[in-house]
Amino acid sequence: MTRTAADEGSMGTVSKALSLLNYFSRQRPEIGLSDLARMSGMNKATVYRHMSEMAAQGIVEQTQTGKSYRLGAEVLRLAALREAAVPLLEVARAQLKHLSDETGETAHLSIIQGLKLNALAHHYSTRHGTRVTMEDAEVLSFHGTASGLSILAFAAPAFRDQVLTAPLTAHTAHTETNPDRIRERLSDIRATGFAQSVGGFEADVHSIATPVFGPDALPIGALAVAVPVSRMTDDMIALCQNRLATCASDLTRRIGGFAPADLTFLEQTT
Amino acid sequence: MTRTAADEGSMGTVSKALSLLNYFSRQRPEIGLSDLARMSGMNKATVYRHMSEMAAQGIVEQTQTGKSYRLGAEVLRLAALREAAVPLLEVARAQLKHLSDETGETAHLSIIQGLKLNALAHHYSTRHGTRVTMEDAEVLSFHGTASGLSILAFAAPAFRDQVLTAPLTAHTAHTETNPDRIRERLSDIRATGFAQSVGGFEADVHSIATPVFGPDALPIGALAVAVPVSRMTDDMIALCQNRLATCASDLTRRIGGFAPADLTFLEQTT
DNA sequence: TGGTATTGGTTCATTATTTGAACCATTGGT
DNA sequence: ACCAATGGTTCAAATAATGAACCAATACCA
Repeated sequence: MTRTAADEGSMGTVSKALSLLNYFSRQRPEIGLSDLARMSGMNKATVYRHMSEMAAQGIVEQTQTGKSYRLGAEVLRLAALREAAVPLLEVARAQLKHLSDETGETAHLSIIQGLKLNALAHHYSTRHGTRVTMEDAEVLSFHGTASGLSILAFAAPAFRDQVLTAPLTAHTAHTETNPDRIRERLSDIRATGFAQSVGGFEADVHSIATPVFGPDALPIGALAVAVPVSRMTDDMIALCQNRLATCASDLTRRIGGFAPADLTFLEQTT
Repeated sequence: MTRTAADEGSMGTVSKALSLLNYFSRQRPEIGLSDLARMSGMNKATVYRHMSEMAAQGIVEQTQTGKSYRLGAEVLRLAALREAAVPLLEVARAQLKHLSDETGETAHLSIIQGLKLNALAHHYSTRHGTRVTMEDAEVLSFHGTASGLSILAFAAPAFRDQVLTAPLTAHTAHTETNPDRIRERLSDIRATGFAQSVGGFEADVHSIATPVFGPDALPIGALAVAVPVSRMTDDMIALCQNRLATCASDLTRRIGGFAPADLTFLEQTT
């Protein structure tokens, strides 16, 4: 019995239709009807109707060849509206610029969406010829990235368990996939406020991250600096942590969030 | 018999749910359950279920007070993905910067979504102390703005008729609301490629616009320059048209679109 | 303080909708 | 010329959406 990614059981029609959007990715920005039906495990006719309805609302649209579907222009309007209501990205982009300017490295922001972690914005520094490159709207793993680990460390236990009991894929040879050992690392991260990942998601990348908190003092995402391992030093680590602390606390504050009471470094920033 | 804005008849469940998103606006970024039910004319229970399902998918979310709904973070991811597939905004923002730098005035981009026209991006110039200000994600009218008129001029007749047979609201004392006189203006616009609007949408604003075309040689939106009437001169009009022509044709080309064959000015740009 | 109106949320029988197997018409490959 | 895909459509059977009434909790107002 084949069970599909989006567990179709006991979802309403609307959820099922919207869940089709999850199959669009940076790697696969356009999907044909039959493919989409196969991927989702839904009936072709059902997928057709769902996509037609979403197309009528502008959420998706069809390629000029009339064949495959892709995300529609309406999502741009919705995103602009969301930004107007909760100016997360606007504020974040400024912080990312600071962060990359001051560290000379790539800074990026990822936020939690459901049980996924999405890279949403980044900023490069021009100081060095080489840099870590990022793609927005990329799906990150919680266990394999500094951002994800920093979030898990401060997330609600239920959420943490949900993520860590699922199968953990190894992105590189250095990815830690043992849930128990990950839990140990989370304690350290809770103590310092920072997570580090050396080659855990992409080889030769050393990332340092710290969470951004929402109104309920739970993480909504994370700010991170990604440095080529060859360029990482102890001084650099200290610098990154210092700048991350100020930027993240600032971002948390400006989106109306609060850091948890037991996280101390946020106040002692100059 | 009260008929609601989104004509609920003969829409599928998915469309009805998604149509709820249309009630969110810059003026009203958060809406409570009862209000939303009233606005849409749907049953409260129905609205509740729709919103719950969309919330489960991250499309909307509830305010921390647990009361009203607003657009969710998922739309940001979708928008980033759309941008990756069709980098309209990325390309457009560069053009807007050129346009505002070269004219010293406010430049903006709007695109068609269904039967609405949405302002999606803008760029200010710092040359003058006063400038026309814009808000992204604002709904514009077709008949009252230069952008809208330029689009109507080159749109498919069916679309044009659909827009012009609907009631046309007057935004200012100078808004032309007579369909026949509007049609006359459209001929001129077709001849030159540019639309102008003096105080038609906002008083004291003189806008010049030209369409941006999609792959089917039909307009998908418009580029415009908005100038305070006090600063508008004949030379300025010439400059705006000149720069608009190059920027719009460039933008059209870079998003894989084509200008209609009978629009000549696009080729003669230097 | 007490009473009223409104809020978000829930229930359950009725009803209208979605659903899926089979079916076209076209396209693309070999 | 064939075969295997594709996007799209149909119609009876099955499932899901619907809406009036109903809560509990909060806001309001005198």
